[in-house]
Amino acid sequence: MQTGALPVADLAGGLDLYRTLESGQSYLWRRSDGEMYGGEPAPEAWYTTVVEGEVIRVRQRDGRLDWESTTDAAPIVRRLLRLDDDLDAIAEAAPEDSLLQEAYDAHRGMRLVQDPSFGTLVSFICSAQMRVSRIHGMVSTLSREYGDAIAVDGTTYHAFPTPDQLAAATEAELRELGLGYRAPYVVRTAEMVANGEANPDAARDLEYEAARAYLTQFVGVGEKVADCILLFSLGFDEAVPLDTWIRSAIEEYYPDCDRGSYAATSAAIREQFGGEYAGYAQTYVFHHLRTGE
DNA sequence: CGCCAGGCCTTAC
DNA sequence: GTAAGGCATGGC
Repeated sequence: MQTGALPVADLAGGLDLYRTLESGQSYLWRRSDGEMYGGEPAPEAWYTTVVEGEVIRVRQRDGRLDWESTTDAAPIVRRLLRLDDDLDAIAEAAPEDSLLQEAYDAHRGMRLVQDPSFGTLVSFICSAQMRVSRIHGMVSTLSREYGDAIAVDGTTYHAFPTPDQLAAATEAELRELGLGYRAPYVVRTAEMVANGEANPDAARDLEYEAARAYLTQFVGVGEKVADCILLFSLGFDEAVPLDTWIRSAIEEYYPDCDRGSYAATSAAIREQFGGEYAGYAQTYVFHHLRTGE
């Protein structure tokens, strides 16, 4: 393992690794003690992921982000955790809005993630009508059952499966693993990517709403899941996924933004949340309301 | 026991 | 284009 440390104490807006990785944006990291979301914030815990065959572990301690990896992980960590985002500037540019300011103040240091697209695509197909801890459990199970096993220093890690690996699974197997009615969606979407029929990365080159429409061709991907993929993987910071928590926020705080259809309501709340970084605001409000913190 | 969880699909108008 | 109904599973 190579090791290193990134200084994060002086990053603009800081870093809160716990909130960044346990706020329901990414399901591709695992905490070393196996517990996530429910329990205590476990300061100084290690989180591990596998990206392009390389094991990457990170831990926040003493104003640094320590990393261990099978490769030089510094640039990868910087990209995955968006360490170059100026959180102070983003929070300051947000509208003068008591809910937004409250959410930003309560979770200072939480960053958006930029995860690999296929794992994000499948994670959020699994997310339909499911609690965040169970989504994470499903993604862990898929990695364990179908992903490459990588042994490093006596510990075995599992990559998220490739499209080919997941396309080789059957609906019955995935139902057996507890995916429920999402099982055929995952298999069919994996087949679409594996055979070249469509690729989530192709959405990067499109304008926002065209990109969202492109992603909805995948089985199990509606407008909400498409927005999550755009926001947490493909760099569309303006995407505002309309999940149950944001819908309740609209009902309570922004009733004028309810325009009936998903597209119209999403556009209205996107404007309400400041446009360019509306997705950042959405993620803070989601976490603020969901955790009650 | 019933209700709910980062919704989507199919069908009917 | 919009509105209903069905759908797996586990935690509370």
